[in-house]
Amino acid sequence: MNIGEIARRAGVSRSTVSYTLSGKRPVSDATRKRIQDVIDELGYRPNAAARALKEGRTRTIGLVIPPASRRLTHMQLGFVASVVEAAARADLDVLLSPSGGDHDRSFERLLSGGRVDGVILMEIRLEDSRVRRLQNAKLPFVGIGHTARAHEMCWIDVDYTTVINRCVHHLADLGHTRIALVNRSVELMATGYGPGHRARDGFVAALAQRGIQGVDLECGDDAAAGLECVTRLLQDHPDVTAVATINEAALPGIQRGLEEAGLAVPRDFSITGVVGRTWAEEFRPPLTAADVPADDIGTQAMDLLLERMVDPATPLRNILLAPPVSLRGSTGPVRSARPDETVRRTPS
Amino acid sequence: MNIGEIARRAGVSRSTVSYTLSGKRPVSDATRKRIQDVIDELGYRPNAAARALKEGRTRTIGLVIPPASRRLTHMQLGFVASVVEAAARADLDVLLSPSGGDHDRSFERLLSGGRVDGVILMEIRLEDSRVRRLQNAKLPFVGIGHTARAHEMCWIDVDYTTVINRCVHHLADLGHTRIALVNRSVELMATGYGPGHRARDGFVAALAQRGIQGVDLECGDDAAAGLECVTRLLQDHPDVTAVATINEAALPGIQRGLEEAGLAVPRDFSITGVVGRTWAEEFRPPLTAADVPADDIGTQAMDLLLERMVDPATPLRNILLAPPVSLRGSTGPVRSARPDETVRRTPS
DNA sequence: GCCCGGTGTCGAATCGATTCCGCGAATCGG
DNA sequence: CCGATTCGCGGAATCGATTCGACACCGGGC
Repeated sequence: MNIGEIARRAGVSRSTVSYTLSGKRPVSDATRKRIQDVIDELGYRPNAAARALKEGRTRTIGLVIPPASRRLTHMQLGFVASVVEAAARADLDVLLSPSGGDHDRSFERLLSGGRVDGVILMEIRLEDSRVRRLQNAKLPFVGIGHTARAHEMCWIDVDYTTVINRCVHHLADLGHTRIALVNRSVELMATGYGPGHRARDGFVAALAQRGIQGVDLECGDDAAAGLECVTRLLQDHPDVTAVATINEAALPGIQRGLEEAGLAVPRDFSITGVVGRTWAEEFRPPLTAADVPADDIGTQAMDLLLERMVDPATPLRNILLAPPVSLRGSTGPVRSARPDETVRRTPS
Repeated sequence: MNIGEIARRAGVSRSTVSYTLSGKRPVSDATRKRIQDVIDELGYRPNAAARALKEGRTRTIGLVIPPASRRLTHMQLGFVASVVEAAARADLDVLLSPSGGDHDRSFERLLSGGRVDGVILMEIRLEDSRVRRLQNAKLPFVGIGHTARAHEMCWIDVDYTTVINRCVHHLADLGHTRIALVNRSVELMATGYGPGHRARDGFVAALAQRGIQGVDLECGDDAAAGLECVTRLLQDHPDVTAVATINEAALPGIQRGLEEAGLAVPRDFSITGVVGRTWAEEFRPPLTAADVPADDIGTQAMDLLLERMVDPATPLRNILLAPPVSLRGSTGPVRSARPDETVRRTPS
């Protein structure tokens, strides 16, 4: 069933059918109605490929997500969900591409052959060759995250430096003088994962500003790793009384590790960090944290992309969000001595 | 840059370029090399829309996921990830469509206009009009989940009836005689969500088989709801000593609720159910549960779909998985009396 | 009565790739 | 040495929709 079939049944030419659909030329009411009736009756929809071929655009965007092997964090899931929703509102389809490296087949397919009109890129590294590939392909794209050269692309990102800095200051205000940063996984850090490195920068800066000491830890993105990480921390650095983290996935493990060590939050130990908004509330006790508005970010990324798709010459905008630390129940004043501190110190 | 450009630069006709690419006709080594060099130099890729138009297929599949508003469970996330990965292996793109109801714009766009060659449908209800729509559209499709009429479509699903049945038997074997089922949300149940209803059937059947009593609860899909649900349960039914659940997302809340009530797992209370494989291990104590191999399911769904895409006349296969209950640490023998049982009974 | 502008419709070119048909040249057997 | 076969390649039609130029028709103004 194609436009010719509709035209034949309505007794008009194909162009007239096309014009009734697009409204780009006037069509008399009588003809329009006749055509519309046939269309409704047969449930005709113009073929997407033919339209894309002629118009030179596909009404589809690409969403590049972390590879399937790596489990998405809640925050990333929030990005995906809101991007998809925002795209649907703009009547755009979303093509998914799980891509880690650069010479990824899936990523190449996305760029080549004009499959998409624009791309949203997630999990960007400080040096990310995909950015160059997208620039060369002359495809409008927007990053959720950004590379080391901020102005080379259009993006929206969380200001991890500032936010972790604030977390540390908050902890320091409460009297904590030994603070750990639970960062993302070794692998992610090794590939130059932006948020991880920026969080570390903010952490180091805040420590210096307050003249206190800290421990900088890398931790896998799951509960088991969090448990192992915090257990090691308590053993190696028994004087640490608080952690800040950007590793959502490790949080349940961190909590469990503290529990197993007999430490109550926030009485004996404080936790804070940066997590997706809904997550902070689910925590017990509710997490004092910088709440990342994942839904907003996805929606805004889509808005930025739409802007560039309409006019690729739009100046490259950058949006940096530094959500304030929302005070909840997971941080408290430091205790001068932990209940069983002497016991713990013995083995070390 | 199109195939004509390549042909001109290589000094051959467009058809010869096409044949070198597809290999459907012999091309002399000299010509092939000349053409290949030009292609490599310019980085040419055939236009997807033009190819789709001519070939009549798009090399793209649609993946219908729950609407963005509803957060995906870990299991569903596993499905999505593995489907995307499997599709990438088969050199297929994945178009995402968040669709709850039937007259969803996003879903309609997927079906109409030949945008996809096949569809994988998630979160299927017992009566699901999307199935009819797909059948009418003559699109190959596979469900992860199935409707009330098992043979009307091709699907792969977890046998929730059997699995929850086994869970209850396992608990009964341990001496539990008052067991609760923590099901999915009221809304989901109201719309006829398959797994929820089938789990309930298995639960009711097992209770009858063992001559014991149970409580059937609906619970929202998040930790807060789980907490609220288990708190209510302990209050209203203080004699319940174990729960079985299909509600992954509520598990952290359930656990927290038990903790707050001073009940240790598995000493005072047993938990079991059906969850994604990786989840069971992350639990503390590790969850005795029927482990759903989410990755396998996604991959197998993709295999089923590929089968139907190659030959739509393939008989409709159904795959029902009933993973055995893996014994871990969250279930144990019932205690004749809970430590503080008399205390708890007083207020009721 | 003729011309002119506007309205509504149609025919045909176009987008980029695939593929059938057929032509010329090289190859082989008799 | 000639005719038949094979091989390599080019020409042209095709997929389904959009859109430009053109044309017929109609009413109004001169």
